[in-house]
Amino acid sequence: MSRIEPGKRAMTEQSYDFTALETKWRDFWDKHGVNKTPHPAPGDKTFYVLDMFPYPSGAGLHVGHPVGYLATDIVARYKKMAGYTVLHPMGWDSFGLPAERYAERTGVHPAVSTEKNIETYKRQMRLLGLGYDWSREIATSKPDYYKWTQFIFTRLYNAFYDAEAGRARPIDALDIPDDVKAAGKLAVQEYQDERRLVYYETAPVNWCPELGTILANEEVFDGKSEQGYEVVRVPLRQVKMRITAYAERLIADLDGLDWPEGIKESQRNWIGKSEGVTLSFPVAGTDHRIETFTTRVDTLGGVTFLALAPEHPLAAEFADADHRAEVEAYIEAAARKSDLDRTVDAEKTGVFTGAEAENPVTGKRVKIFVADYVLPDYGTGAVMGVPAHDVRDFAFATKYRLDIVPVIDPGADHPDRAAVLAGEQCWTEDGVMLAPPGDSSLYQAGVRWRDAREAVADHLEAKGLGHRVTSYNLRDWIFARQRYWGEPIPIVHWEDGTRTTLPEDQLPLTLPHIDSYKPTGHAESPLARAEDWLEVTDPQTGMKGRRETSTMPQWAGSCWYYLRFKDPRNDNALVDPEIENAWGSVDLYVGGAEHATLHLLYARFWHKVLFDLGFVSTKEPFQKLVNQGLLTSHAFKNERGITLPVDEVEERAEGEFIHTPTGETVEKIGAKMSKSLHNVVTPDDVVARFGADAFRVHMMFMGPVEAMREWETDRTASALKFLRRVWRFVTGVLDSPAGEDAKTVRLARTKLVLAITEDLDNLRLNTGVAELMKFLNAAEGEAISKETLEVFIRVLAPFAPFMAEELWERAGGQPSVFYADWPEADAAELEAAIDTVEVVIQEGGKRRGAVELAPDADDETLRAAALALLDGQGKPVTGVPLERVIVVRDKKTGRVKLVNVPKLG
RNA sequence: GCGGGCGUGGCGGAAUUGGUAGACGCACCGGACUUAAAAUCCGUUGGGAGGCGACUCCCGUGCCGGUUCAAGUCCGGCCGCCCGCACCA
Repeated sequence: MSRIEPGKRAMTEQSYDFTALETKWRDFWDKHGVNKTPHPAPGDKTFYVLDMFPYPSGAGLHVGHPVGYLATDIVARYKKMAGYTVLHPMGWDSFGLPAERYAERTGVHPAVSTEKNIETYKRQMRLLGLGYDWSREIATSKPDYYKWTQFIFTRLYNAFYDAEAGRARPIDALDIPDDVKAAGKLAVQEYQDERRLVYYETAPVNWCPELGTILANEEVFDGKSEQGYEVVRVPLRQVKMRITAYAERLIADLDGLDWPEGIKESQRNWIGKSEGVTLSFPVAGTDHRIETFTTRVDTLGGVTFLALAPEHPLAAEFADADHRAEVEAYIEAAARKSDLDRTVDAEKTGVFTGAEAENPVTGKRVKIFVADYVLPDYGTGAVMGVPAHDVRDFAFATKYRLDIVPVIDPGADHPDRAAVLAGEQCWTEDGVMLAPPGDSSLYQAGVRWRDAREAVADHLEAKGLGHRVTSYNLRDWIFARQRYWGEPIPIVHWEDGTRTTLPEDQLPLTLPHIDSYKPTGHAESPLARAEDWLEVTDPQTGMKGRRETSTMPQWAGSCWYYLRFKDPRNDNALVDPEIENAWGSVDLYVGGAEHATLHLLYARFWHKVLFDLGFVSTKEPFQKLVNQGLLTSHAFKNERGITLPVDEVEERAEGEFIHTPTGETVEKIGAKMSKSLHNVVTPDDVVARFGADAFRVHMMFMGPVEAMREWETDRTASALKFLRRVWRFVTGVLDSPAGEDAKTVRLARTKLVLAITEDLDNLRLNTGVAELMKFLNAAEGEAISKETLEVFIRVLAPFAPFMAEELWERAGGQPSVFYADWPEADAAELEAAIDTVEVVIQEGGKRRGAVELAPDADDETLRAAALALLDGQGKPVTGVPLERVIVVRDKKTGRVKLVNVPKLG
């Protein structure tokens, strides 16, 4: 007999000590490899559920991160019990700027700080009971992983898009015209480079000389860096990926995906497909022609000027002596502007070049301008100005007093008609054509503009003056970064001007050690300092070469990581084709919506290339996508709208908050968790107070996974309260189980299993928790069989895995509970057990009462019962046509639900 | 400007293809147990009116209208909020 020491609380069989219990089962799972997933065997039902893997930051996880991780964990555990072979891995998107900045300041190698951060993340994930198969862990910054990132890069580099076949093919399959061959190997290289999926191009970037680095558009404000240093747009030679070749397929294949409509729409928008016509305007007095792109070729008659982007190759070409200096100054000034300064709100500006172009249809001469509202990389970088029917052209024409010539009539009864026809107002809506200027055979006055558009396009194509094209907003992907902590780009530039990728057997090309992570001060990454690494000599020919110093962008590793998880230790292939095929696409992918047009687009692009090159068996990587909602914390706001940290505010009275330093009354608001607001909550804190199971249950019960919500740690107490009830309930029944269930319990159990299974299949985890609570409400204090108890423990298990394991073991089950089968329930059995149901009687849709009847009562009985009830309430029921009395039965079960009588009297 | 989403009690949120609005929980209030507190348990709670009473009636899902035997759900028009993308010719 054990003796309880004075002052110590008795640790009875009945107490729920979550800390000890959760420690026990964490160790058990690790020791017995419970979460390990084998390669699928033939005939296995497979399920691949994936989280967007995190960048392991120094701060560790806060409570917002696991929203998605918990949802996928619950689904993975459920699917496993339901008989699927489940892949549910985790890894690290571990290349990135924060680790490099940290290294700049401290000299600590990014690999070292990253490794430490990963340990923290793993410890926290283990704490929460996330059942990842850690034997499949990968990190994008490790050579055995980025070897294959580099491998894929070289395959993309050595491929071209065969527009006729509609797919990528190896560059060797590209036919080289004889004249190109004859011109030598550099000519051949140039010919291939124009078609490769990876290519070099000189493109304008935001270059900050003071910081010695390129900045993203988002990092440039009013032409200055965040620190106030000047930023210029300079053309730099960049590695790019030809994602635009896949624009059409990236749009088309969205249709088959089970993704949130908003994300699909974002991608469609980003790719920005539009159908139009390119046509060329001859420049008067020269041999040049200016190509323009328009979606509204019907307005060709209204062209009163042409405008070229400052970056247009011909922008400075036509300026005559009087205008040259002004044009060059304008182009120079435009180059200094950031994209931000050239946005919508900015005033339209431009300069006249002194040259004129001729309208190919009307023969009319129009002035040629250079204007920075014209984007260099959309369409042809030149627009035909139609001020009467385009708001931007209208603003420009008004400013420079150019003609405004309407060609579309708003319609006889439109109030703005006179102003539009007088050229005083811009008209962009529907209308019919005015008589065509010049060639009157083009179209008739009065035809709809859409018809005129086709007629003019036909005419231009027939005359060879233009052709229909599809244009996209999507730009090719600038793939080079001047940073250290990324995958080295495995390209060597040889002294004879040729360029090759590293042979695949020499991969990985690992990062060299360098002495300083600081920027180089010119447009090269710190890798340029590693001279031993940089300079190479071909052992066969003795030719010298220099490695590419740029590294890949952070998105590279995440473009294919979901494939590597299938076969993470394979040294001979990025993934074994059979294993790749056995798992197929990711069945459920959960992560934040911020990746809509970044990671999710890039990964789809790489996947399609890999599909074309025969590495994967599916067209798309992620079949179903769910965006988890943002979890916010709170902060306070004073009357001037300033956000204040939580630890500077006290609650004086109920709902009354005082800012301690100033004494002012402040308002409680929802706010993102951030260091500066001191409102970051870590899962460690919550688990220590309430346990991991309570954290899981509470987080899932808060609301739908997709919804945004506000975190309040104290509220976790209600989940703990529920779990304590579960504990008392189950241990109580185990002490004295009934031989048979009470009838209500038997029904409640069947309902529970049916409902929770459906909820899990549809990722409705909040109502799933509610089902567990409902069952408990129904079953407490009733006679419960051991069998029913075991059913309950099993459906509890995905949500509260630690407690479920413990209870399962105490109930005599063989651990782990996750080896047990998911319980089944028979809906028909449930129906058969129901003797009577409450039938609601309505009059005109309003509830008037209810009667107890057999679930399969016939219409006649039901109608009579309804009328009898209403008659009893003194309603005039005589003469009600029976066919207008509606009987409603449950569509699934056939059980009668309600009877509606039309409004009486 | 364009696109996507959302408006339900004091709060988080439930409500199959239209069929009992407010499941489940939080908070509040009342009660039980306790010397007391904590914990636990029981009960009440959308608003209003009536009845001693188990109850009855009216109103109610952002606003206005429509379709229907029946509307939170469908249709049309507004209002408000959130999130993307934005000189894309």
